[in-house]
Amino acid sequence: MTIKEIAKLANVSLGTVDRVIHKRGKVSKKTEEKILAIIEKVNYQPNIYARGLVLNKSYTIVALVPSFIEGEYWEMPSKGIKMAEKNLSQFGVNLNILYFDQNSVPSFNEKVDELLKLKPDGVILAPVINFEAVKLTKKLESGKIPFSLIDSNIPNSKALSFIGQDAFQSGKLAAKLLCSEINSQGTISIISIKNNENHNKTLQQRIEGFKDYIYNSNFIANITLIENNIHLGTANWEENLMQACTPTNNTVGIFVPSSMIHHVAKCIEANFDTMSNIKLVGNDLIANNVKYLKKGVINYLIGQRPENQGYLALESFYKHLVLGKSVPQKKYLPLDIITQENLMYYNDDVV
Amino acid sequence: MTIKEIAKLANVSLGTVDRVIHKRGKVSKKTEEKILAIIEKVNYQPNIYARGLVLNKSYTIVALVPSFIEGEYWEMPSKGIKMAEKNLSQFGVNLNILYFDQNSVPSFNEKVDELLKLKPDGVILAPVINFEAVKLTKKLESGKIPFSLIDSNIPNSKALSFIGQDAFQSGKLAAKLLCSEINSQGTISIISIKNNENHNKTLQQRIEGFKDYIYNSNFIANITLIENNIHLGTANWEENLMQACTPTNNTVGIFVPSSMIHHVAKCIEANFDTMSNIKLVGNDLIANNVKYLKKGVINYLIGQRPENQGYLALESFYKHLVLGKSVPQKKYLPLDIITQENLMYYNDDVV
DNA sequence: GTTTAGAATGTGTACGTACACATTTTTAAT
DNA sequence: ATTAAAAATGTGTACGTACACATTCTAAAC
Repeated sequence: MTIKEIAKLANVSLGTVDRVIHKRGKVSKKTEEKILAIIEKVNYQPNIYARGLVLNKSYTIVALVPSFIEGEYWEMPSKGIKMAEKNLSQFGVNLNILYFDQNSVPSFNEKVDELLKLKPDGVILAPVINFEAVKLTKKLESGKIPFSLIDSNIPNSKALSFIGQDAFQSGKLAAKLLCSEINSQGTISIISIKNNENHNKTLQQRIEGFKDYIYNSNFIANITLIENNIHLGTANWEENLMQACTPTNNTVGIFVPSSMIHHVAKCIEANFDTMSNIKLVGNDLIANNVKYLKKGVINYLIGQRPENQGYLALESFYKHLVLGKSVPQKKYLPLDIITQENLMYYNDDVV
Repeated sequence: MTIKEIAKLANVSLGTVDRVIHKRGKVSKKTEEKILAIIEKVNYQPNIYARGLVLNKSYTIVALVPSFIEGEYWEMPSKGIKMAEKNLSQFGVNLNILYFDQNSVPSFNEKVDELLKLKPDGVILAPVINFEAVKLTKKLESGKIPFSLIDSNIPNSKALSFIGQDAFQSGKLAAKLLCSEINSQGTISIISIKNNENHNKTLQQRIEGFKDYIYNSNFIANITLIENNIHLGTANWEENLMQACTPTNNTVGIFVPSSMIHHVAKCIEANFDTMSNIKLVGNDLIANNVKYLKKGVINYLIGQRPENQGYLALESFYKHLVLGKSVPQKKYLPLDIITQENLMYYNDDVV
């Protein structure tokens, strides 16, 4: 059923039907009612191909995410965003990715300027440098540019959507898995390894969740918790890490709330004769972590589908701008538990 | 980038480019190569709106899957297929779902007749009744009707795609989780619970994977394996099940390779004072299983994303028929490990 | 050097919609 | 009744592709 046929049925021209459909006015009440009745009756559905062809709008989406070197965590959200672009570019969604240095506020602001110059129809933002990110969201809001957040949220922001994970729950899950492996007794070391100076809410929440699980367990009396902080790149960080890994008393498990557990695994592997019974639980399926998971040095990794996060972020703009559909304001992706046994089917899992 | 622009770049007409793109021949080798090079270079993507408009085809896809009552496993693939239709109907993908009774070959064949009468452009098939399913695939092949398989595969069939899980690996994973929970010692009971008489390859493969893991472990000496079969609906099946659950010797763990572990959980719960330390690992996030996972009676469930399977099956036809893209011949979905701690984020996870 | 078949290439139209622009009809003021 | 303004309605073109049909070129046969 086409506009043409409706026009014929109503004894009017295409243009009149068109005006009614788009509520452009300039139609007498009588004809409007007649046409609406026919549209209703024949259940007219516009042909989305024809509509898409003639509208042929294209949208510029700019993604602002941390730069990375191969194999680092932030490669994965980028990968997902790019994959989404591959599928959605045919619908007029055009992507620009801008990378900033997590450790440099000037770098971030430089990219913000670039971003604004591009006059985007939508922005995907990883608010890693929280304070500056908030400033950007204010600017976007006042410029009526919609934005989606990935990885971590900015509460009370007017984001089109937030796509990430429940970090607190992720920590609880890590604790559960580690406790199961160590038979719920002994000393557990939480080692926070970071490569930048930003306040990292995600790490903090994972640690809180981890502690929460243990403090509310019925075997809390059998567990001792130790916490360590390592800053990659600082003087002696490797020695400090080695120290943190070395079994004190009765260390049986280590939890690293960032994607950096491979550094711990490397330590353990180097001293495998004395440390082989220490269980490791960490986050994120980056290549280095996967390597040690396969070797059995790391026991569990928790995945948060970062590629999927990126994919969904761009897709949210497609749904919003192209299809005119509503998108969920908040989306927590599943916390995947990865072991040697199910690792192989999590690798090409973007969509 | 349009055909017109490519034609201009190559100094030829639209028609010539068109012939190259559609491999209609009647183009000299030299120009063909030139055009292909340009297409490659500019990464030409056809405008799907224009294409859709001119082709204006609609496709009938028929899905043939087992019937179910609410909360049963087969509800989930159906849900996924329907969700995909919602998204894809606007592109001309029309869906017909036919439900057959898993326990009735005549019911299946009746639906096959119905299916063929619909003259589908594609078929989604759950080959639960293996022998009959194979016959159908032969018919479809000779009628040049493409088909996709979900849930379990028919090796050597000419399916457009198979979407399912690696059942053997799923069994291995189950064994790993159960052994971790029971500290790698004691008696494990494998209880096969079925509601039909079909030879179920998936169950068999899961059991084989389960055994494989244990037989190749270094703690095999500490484990005893017992196997039981329960047919729902037969006389005394409940008594038999109770018997199978009752701890003999030193039963510390139970594995159910089907989605029916909630029946076991019900038994355990009813005798929780004496059986609370028996660990349970099963498959599939159906409502009844989830209930006992939340209560802590079931320790781990392994998910295989059945909604996703259904979604991808219909999407594979969209990609094949509408977009003309190639689709992966085989797709194993991840084996999700579900516990109390990460359950909440696996529920709305269709796409 | 013509002729001619066949290969190679070019041209024109349709698909259904959106929107600018052109034309006709109605209404109100004189 | 005439005219101008406003309201209502009609017309034409573009979007990018697929495919039928028309035209031009090439090489072989005489």
